[in-house]
Amino acid sequence: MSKGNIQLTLPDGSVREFPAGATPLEVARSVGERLAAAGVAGQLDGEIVDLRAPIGRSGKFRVLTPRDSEAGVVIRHSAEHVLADAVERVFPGTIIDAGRQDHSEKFQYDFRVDHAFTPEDLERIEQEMARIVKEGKPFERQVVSRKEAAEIFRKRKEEIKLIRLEDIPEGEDITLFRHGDFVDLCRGPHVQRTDQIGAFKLLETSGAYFKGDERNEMLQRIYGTAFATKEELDSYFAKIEEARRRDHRRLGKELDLFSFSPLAPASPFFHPRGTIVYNELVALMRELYQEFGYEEVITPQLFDVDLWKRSGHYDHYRENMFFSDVEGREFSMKPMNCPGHCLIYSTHAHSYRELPVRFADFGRLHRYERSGVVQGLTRVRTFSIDDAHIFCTPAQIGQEVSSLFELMFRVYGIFGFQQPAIYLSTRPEKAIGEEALWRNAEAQLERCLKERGVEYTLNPGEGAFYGPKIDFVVLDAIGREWQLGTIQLDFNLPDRFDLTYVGDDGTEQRPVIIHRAVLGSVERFFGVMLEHFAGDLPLWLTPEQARVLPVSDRFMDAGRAVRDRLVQAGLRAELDERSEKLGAKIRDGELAKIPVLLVVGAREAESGGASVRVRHRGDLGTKDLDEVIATMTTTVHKRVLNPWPEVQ
RNA sequence: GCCAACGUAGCUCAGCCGGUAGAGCAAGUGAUUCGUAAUCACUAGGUCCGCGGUUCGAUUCCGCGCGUUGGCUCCA
Repeated sequence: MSKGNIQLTLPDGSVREFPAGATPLEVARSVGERLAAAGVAGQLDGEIVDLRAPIGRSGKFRVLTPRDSEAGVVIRHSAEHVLADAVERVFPGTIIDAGRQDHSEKFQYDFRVDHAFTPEDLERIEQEMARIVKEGKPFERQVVSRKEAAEIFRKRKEEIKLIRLEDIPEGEDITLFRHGDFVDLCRGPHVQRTDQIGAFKLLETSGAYFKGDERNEMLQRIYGTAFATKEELDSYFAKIEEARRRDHRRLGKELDLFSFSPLAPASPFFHPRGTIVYNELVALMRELYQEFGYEEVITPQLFDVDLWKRSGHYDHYRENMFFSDVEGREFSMKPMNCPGHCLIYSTHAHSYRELPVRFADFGRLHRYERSGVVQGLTRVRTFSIDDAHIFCTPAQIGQEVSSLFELMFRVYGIFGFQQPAIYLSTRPEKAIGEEALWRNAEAQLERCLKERGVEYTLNPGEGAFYGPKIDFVVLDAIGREWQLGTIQLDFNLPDRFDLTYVGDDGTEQRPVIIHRAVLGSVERFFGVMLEHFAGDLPLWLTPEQARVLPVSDRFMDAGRAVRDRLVQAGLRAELDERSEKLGAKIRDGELAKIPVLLVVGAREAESGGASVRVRHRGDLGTKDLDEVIATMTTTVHKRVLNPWPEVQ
């Protein structure tokens, strides 16, 4: 390789040499004019680069065209600029801030305008964008000095850009991208021409704090999405529609599981059916607690604030707590169970021989959440957690965390969640306890993760105020992420409550507390699980496991006998006593997502069986009642996902 | 908390430019006695979220409050 040249390995495996500073566009041209014309960006060792940005080093290189899925990022990023351009044209005098593309398939741009964007405005802006796209204006990349950039934005009266310019660290290249008369401070990469933005749509407007800080002014944000093709755009909306179909708030109402009242904002009411589901979730955890050595406790709802002062919640969590004054004494609803468990622990002396002590608690918690943040079951003001606190010796942390991993994977497997992603969160700014304690706790968790050989991602500064944590994030049936389980190490609370145990040398030692939850909030899990299953709950969890449908009133007694036998076998079965035709009963049973419908008519009344119709499977024919009961009870007890497995 | 939209029968929704409301489903009653996703008829059901204001008159326009939704910020 001659001096000053770079070597690029192309997708076909060939290696070509180019002068350093050659642009991806030039590389593309050397492959073929058609590739060069179709290209939207380059990719060097996985990193997406602008077609006009000089390549500074050797590596694996390819040209991205609209057919590559990675092209979407570039297209959306370019659509941002077109959006800003269109807004400036439709609303002259608008001060633009900056665009961004979040990790989803949306892009956004923030504006300072004196009037609020309406849906009609969005339509006008969209039309203007369509015009700009159609014009096929080339994007131009330009590297400028700080002074030049400042000059340009000053002239354009883009005051926010000047602030953004100052935020660019000294020594970094300042690049501008232009298309037509529009110019923006931007790193890129961008498509070559605006008409490479194949399909786009503006979605919604919202307020957004400047630089994401609520002390700053609020700008107006417009969200949109863009893809290379109309088909991709359509499938984006299909995905949104699917999520809407699964929305737990809609399902909760349709299946009569829970509701909300304005008289108790953000506080769910679980109806009889929802309560069955809720209790099954709790029962699952109770069953596993037996196996994993937990002891359940029940603790008070309301505590003197002295408790919270002692635990540190009063100083660090007060803005999330509900208070009440009684007899001139200040009380607070508990937002967490841990201090109560510390009080139980300290009711008697402990020996190292009895540790670990594991207190489980499904106690109801109340946390004040700002009115704008609450949402369905996933963000509420009262909930319970499958909460437990493990009091152990420092030496036991490893084995406890290890056993927790086993518990977590067991539970998530029961629901068919994918292998969870794991995050390690470290000391936040607002934390209690000495730096050294924190470092020790973080190191211990890290060691546990390494010893297990699990992959994890570091989340610096995201820990709880009392200790670092490991979070478990699962993917649901349509690929969305949900944070469920958590393991939090706490060296602070034992200190604050002066908890001790007697070590094998007879001296007083300080235990460690591990806060942990598997489902997390039962309410949130309920919502997540409901969406994951799209309302089709597994047999063990569903409120009505079977519904008996007499073909006509004449077979009501036969139907009742079938229902009674199922109920005696411990199944949740009901009888459709309405004087409806079979078709209507089946339709209503299906709409209620009942897994097993049992039809009873002349034939069945004769033989004593029932005709079995399984959801998503259809009519399985007449079966003996003993077989129906055996299949169903086994499926329930084993918590099998499939409501009617052929082979048990 | 902040920005915006929305709030009409149990549910889903219609209701133009201000003249006190309508559909489908659900519910009730009656008829029908039916074999794998909707039988027919009739009946009842409304502080049009609440409170103020403008107006001869407000579900409709304006203000405030409450709630919900989508974002921002925050979070189990």
